[in-house]
Amino acid sequence: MKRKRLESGGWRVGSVAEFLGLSEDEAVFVELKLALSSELRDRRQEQGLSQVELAKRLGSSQSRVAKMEASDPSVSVDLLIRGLLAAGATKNDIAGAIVRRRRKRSARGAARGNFL
Amino acid sequence: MKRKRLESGGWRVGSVAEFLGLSEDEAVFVELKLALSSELRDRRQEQGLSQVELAKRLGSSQSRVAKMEASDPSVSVDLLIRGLLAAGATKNDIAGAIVRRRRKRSARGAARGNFL
DNA sequence: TGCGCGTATGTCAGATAGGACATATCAGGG
DNA sequence: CCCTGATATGTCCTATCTGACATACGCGCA
Repeated sequence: MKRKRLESGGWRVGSVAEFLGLSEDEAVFVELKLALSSELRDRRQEQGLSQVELAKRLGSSQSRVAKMEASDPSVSVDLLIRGLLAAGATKNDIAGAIVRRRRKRSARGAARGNFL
Repeated sequence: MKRKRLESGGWRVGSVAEFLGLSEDEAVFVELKLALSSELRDRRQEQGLSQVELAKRLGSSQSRVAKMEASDPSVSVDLLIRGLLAAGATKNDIAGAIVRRRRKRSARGAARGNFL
């Protein structure tokens, strides 16, 4: 497959985190934040909420919600979790988001009603 | 049971969070932190690590590790998660700790090797 | 009693996160 | 073309977090 070909060509293939030279733990930590971010976006959109509305529930601002969903470095896991709870997620939902293997967004997925 | 008797006596019975008058989301959030804290302590002890040793791995100090395990308000979820990763936990372990229903420490549990 | 080890607690200066605001981009109407 | 609503991006100032340090506590041991 593609990975093999690239590696035999002298490339190291891996996650963004690896590329940036992060330790294993740091890599997992970043993955985790990414998972929470995208779960937040999905949930918010499923609820038909705008960033402004979610921000209000959270007692925060639209720009911060945007940063949360973009996994901006200035956003903590704490805030992401509070955001998820404000978006109606339960502890189980959060745990699920952490564990769930993320895959590229498929046309099928989009058609299934995600993405608005 | 005891709960019934207390309630009929005019007491409202519930979690510490409820007692403090926190919102539902805030309550879930502190539960979550408590879950991570105690998972951290358990893991560290299972690994036979002292707080000092874990602190070194984390690039932190013994006092902060103590606060993490005590779920001190000055400790963020971010730090707890980094601590767990440093203590060898995986994403699955973390998700598990979040979901797991916590129960009082039983004599059986202690005898099974926890608590050193 | 004194000592060593592990843990708990309080404090504080420096680092980081977060709310607020301004501004930019983009998609639909009209 | 100009609105309007939704989202993105950058900056500022303050609030919170964090590592470090000092100190206290508890316990086993000699």
